[in-house]
Amino acid sequence: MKIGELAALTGVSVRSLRYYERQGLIQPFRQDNGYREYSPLAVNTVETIKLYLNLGLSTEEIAGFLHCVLKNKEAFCAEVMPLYRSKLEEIERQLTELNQIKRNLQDRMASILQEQQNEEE
Amino acid sequence: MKIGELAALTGVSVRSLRYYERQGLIQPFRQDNGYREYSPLAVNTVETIKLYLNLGLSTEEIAGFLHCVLKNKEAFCAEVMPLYRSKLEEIERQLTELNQIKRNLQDRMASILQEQQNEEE
DNA sequence: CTTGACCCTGACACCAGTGTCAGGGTTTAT
DNA sequence: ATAAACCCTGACACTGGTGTCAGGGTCAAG
Repeated sequence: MKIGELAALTGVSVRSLRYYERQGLIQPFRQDNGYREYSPLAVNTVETIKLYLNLGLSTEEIAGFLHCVLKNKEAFCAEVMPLYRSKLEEIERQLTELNQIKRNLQDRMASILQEQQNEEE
Repeated sequence: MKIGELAALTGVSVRSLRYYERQGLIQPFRQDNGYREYSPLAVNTVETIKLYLNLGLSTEEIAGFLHCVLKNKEAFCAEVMPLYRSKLEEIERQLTELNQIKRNLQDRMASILQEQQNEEE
């Protein structure tokens, strides 16, 4: 199938499909006229890419193990667990940071409301 | 004082001080030779900017109320509360998203470990 | 044969604050 | 007077996936 069809089937823009190719995530054949020709399996590949992108992995990280998980179960791919672990740590860090900011914001808002009430009295 | 001194006193790079100026956050005088001349109060201004940047506000947002909070208590500046509210909502959204990713990651990791244990048996 | 719908590549824009370099002036201390 | 340490402006890079435009081929239906 051509790139437009794949885009329609997966909900991924043509632009992004070409980007994934440049990042080494998917390698369509080329027709004589230069058009990309995708196998029907490409739908699955793209869905898999979407899944990992939604997990917060970068295309570069995904490129490191995609060929493996497309052929085997995830548990079989040694590259995956360390990546998940470090990504989880990163998320934890971000959560900690966001929670600090949140608490800080809430404290400041509470102070302001407090002062405004004092003002009204 | 000159820009290098202010940078040393506040821990903010010279580059960033010039950026803050361009964003309208601070307006030093200029000496005849073109050098920026900062009042001693600029230290306080920069510390205040740092505080709001750490709350996740952008320089553009800070520019909207900085002149007010430098003269008055925060509670007096009407611009602040709405900004805090929307920033808090944004943080909540990010927290929700990160927590979803975190849960998703943990589930996948658990599945992998499970399968690997089954394998060993 | 023409029109419209596709396809191709390459390139700029975005977010936002910071680093860094180029190219050039000023000041200060030796 | 010379060198070191500052200062100035302007500009590019970075992050990373996506939108979008320019400029140009291809193909299918009328």
